[in-house]
Amino acid sequence: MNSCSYINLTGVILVSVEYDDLCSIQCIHEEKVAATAELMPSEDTTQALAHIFKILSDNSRIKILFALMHNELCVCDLAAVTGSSESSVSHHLRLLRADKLVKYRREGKVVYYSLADEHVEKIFQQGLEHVIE
Amino acid sequence: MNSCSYINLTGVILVSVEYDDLCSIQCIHEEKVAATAELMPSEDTTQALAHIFKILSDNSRIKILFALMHNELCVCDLAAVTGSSESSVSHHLRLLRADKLVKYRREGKVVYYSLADEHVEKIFQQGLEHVIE
DNA sequence: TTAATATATGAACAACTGTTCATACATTAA
DNA sequence: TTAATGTATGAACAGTTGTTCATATATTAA
Repeated sequence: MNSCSYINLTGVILVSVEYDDLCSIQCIHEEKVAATAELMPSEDTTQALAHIFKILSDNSRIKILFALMHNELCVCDLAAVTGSSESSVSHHLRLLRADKLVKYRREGKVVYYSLADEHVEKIFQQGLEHVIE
Repeated sequence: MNSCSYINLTGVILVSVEYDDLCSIQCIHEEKVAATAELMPSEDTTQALAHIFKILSDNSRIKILFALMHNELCVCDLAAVTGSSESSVSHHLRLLRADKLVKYRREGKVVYYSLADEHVEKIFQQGLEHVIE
């Protein structure tokens, strides 16, 4: 029994598999795999990236963010523009707030939302470039 | 009974709600909502964007794409680098292929995958800038 | 042909997600 | 205070998704 593991720059073990036959069964290109493993970002980084894309992966949230590119809008306005219920919009805004994609200010009973920064617009731009092909 | 709808540039009805009281109950800022609705992208566009971000919203697929930034790798290599099963990697690659995020070439029994273009790297760059804050 | 191996794929299942509904909270006006 | 209204949130439910396992396909070697 031999074991074969690849460790990246952060010390996180990316792969740890035991082979019966000197690490050489199967089609693995050992040198390329080892070199690639060294260049991989940490697990935390890939998870953070996956998380932010998950937040952006819903049609209702995409619409909310597009709407906020031009105007500061309240929950009621966002529901009207996006064609969702106010409850649904509010739930989505909670996620967007948690990831600091939007900011808000309260004025009496009304809460106005706006984009936190220009990151969303840049990410959308890149996403659209791929979609358009 | 009055009805109040907003139509955007593509002709898609974004909102179509009936009010009992001349469109003026609730907190909606009519002018801002109408102006915003005009500037909204089409439903097809928002759905396409949501779809591409959904593809990028999984940690295993993020790892696969990062691995392919440096080297052309086969399914077996990708399984080793990402710490997933070959079956799981193959399922993910199918999705990535369907959206033209990766391309591949067969050499005998081995199929080598690589990034289709530089879009993924640019999107990741923007995503990371938000994550880093 | 048969055997071996790399990859692909369908089914099944657990885990997750978005919406709705009901309800709670917050603010203002009466 | 009470009523009205804008927003937030918990529970529930249907729909979706990622993984595993079994199996199929494709290519090469014998």
